[in-house]
Amino acid sequence: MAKPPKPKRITIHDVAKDAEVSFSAVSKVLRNAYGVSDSLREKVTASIKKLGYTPSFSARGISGGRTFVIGVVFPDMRNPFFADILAGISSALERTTYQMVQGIVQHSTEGALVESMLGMHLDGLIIVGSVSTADKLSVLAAKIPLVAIGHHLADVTAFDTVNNDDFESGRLSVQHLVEQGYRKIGMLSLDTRNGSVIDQREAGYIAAMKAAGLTRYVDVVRVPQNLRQIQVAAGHMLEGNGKKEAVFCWTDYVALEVLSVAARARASVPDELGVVGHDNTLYCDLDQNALTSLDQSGEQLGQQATRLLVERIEGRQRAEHFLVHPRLVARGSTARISLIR
Amino acid sequence: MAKPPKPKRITIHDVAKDAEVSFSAVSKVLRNAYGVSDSLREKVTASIKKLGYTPSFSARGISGGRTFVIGVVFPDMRNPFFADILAGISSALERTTYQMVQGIVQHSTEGALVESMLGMHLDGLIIVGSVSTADKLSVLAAKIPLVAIGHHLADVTAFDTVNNDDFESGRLSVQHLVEQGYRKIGMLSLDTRNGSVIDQREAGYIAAMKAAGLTRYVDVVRVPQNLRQIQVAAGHMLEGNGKKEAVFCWTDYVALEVLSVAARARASVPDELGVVGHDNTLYCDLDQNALTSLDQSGEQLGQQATRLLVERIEGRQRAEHFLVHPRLVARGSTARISLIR
DNA sequence: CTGAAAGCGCTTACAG
DNA sequence: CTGAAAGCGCTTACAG
Repeated sequence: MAKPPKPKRITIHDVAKDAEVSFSAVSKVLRNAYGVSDSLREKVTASIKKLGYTPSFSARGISGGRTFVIGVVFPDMRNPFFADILAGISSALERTTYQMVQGIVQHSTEGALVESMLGMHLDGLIIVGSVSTADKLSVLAAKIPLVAIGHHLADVTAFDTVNNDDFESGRLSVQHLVEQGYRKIGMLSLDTRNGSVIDQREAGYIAAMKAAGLTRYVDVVRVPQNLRQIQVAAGHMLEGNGKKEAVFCWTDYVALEVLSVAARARASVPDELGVVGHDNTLYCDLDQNALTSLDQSGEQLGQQATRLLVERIEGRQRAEHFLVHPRLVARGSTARISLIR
Repeated sequence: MAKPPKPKRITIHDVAKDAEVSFSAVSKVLRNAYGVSDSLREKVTASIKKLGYTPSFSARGISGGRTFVIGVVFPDMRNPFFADILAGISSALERTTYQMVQGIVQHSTEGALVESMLGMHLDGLIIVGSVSTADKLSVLAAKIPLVAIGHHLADVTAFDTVNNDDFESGRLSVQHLVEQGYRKIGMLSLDTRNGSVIDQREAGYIAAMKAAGLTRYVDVVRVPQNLRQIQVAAGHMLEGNGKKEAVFCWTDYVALEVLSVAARARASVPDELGVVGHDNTLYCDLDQNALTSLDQSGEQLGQQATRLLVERIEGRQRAEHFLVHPRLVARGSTARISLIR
């Protein structure tokens, strides 16, 4: 157990000595501050590379400068759709000097997670699918540059948002189902309101039903994220006087459960029941599912959010709100008329 | 755009003033250092609560003390099994003063991610499904307390490991399939070796095949994590002279692809083909899959890893290696004989 | 354009 | 058991 000889960290001073300049000159090069001659910059850059220097995150944090690390907060890890968002953020970050750490909401509340990330002096935060109110997020945004993904708040001025056009998602779903000959179309929605993503989908669904002259069939069933309750609700859609011809589900996993309940009940999909999911996750493509779903391009959401966040960190004050257009990917679960396979 | 009046941070000095003690006394209470009287501790604790003080992560990092933050590195975000591990870590952490940040390997290499986390002065690292060699991990372990999940290295002394008994996984799969009357049992494995998790599963499969007198049917097909290639390999198992009666897949997602290919080929599961997955992810339970799978209790893996890491941070030097026992969860995909539904 | 000084909020020895 | 001093590696004004 001989103690290692303590691998002395390479600091800004070492670089300065090697480059034969003052250590504050090095700091300036690092921060891309102005007032640095090209020759100075070259010398310093060469020494940094030569010595393999990396700035200390902690030192930067404590002295009030940027840490060049941003945080990304996810509501959970189970929806593979979030991996797409992460991929988008990650690829957008590659072109910058920023790095990222992730936080995933588990037992603890979103607030506690965010609080602990605030303590780390990150330069900015991307929050995905937040359940906080706009007011709470605005308070947060006063402390740290913030971009929310999946939180429709066009009138918010304290932070940026990036969203799928969820109204359009609802509309496209109904339109497609109607084209396929379904009429009694229900929606399996979520009972927790979070920044109106779900509201928008519901609104789009309702508007499209009305436009199609199907107002009398409008039925939004709101269920919590609980397996048992999803199954019960799905069961109700298969029989009794609430029986549907098709169901639009707020997320793929719920749609897969509907398929499961239908399989158990020996109800044939798509003939007896059409099913549409949301997010176009990788399970949709499996033949046993062949689930029609809405693709909201997580990658694009992530990329745009990153772009906006970096702009904000670097000074932009005015809020921007970016909207991504969803695309319906038709598969067997709604192929009642056409020959889609 | 009036600048906010800069919300001065509450520091250890403020606490000291409020509690009427020296500021180093506060530091000691914070670090649970010895040489603190009960009355001192009480006064300080009261002031901390009263002022809502939280220690600065950066200041702790820079002054060489603990930051009380650990890092968790995941190879990707798509396998829902990782969420179970995270839940285990998270729940174990609740009983401690440590927090965590996550890093998920995306475009960047595992090495780059770990490097950037090292720069953050974290107190320890849990690395899940690492693709690094034992040597590289040992080098890393010299810099930071380390626990590896999913990296079988019983003779490693520089860090701890927590693993599922993957040999047993392979054995249980074969044993179950044989009981169900399958004989020509193939294995769909992964072509990238990472710390022998897959090796162990293969070894268990082979050993059990031999023990069952099925040596002549042993067939391990190694495929990369690429959809197209998985499908092709699955196709080969359904027809031709390599035709199998059952397939043991190294992970659920591959097994779901096998079910998909079988569905497309109108091969009936479980009669014509038995399928076993691994990880018992939430999709196994869906009726359209009804996938028999091995449960390696991600939650337990996460909890044990956390326990070991905290022990290590707090001084343990001797390596420990913890093994979790897998459990086969039988479902319809292998229900050829029995009445399992 | 370049450099020396002060300070960020802690921890770690070291004195009392 | 308690306290004053030095220092961690940077950034931010401020002088030259």
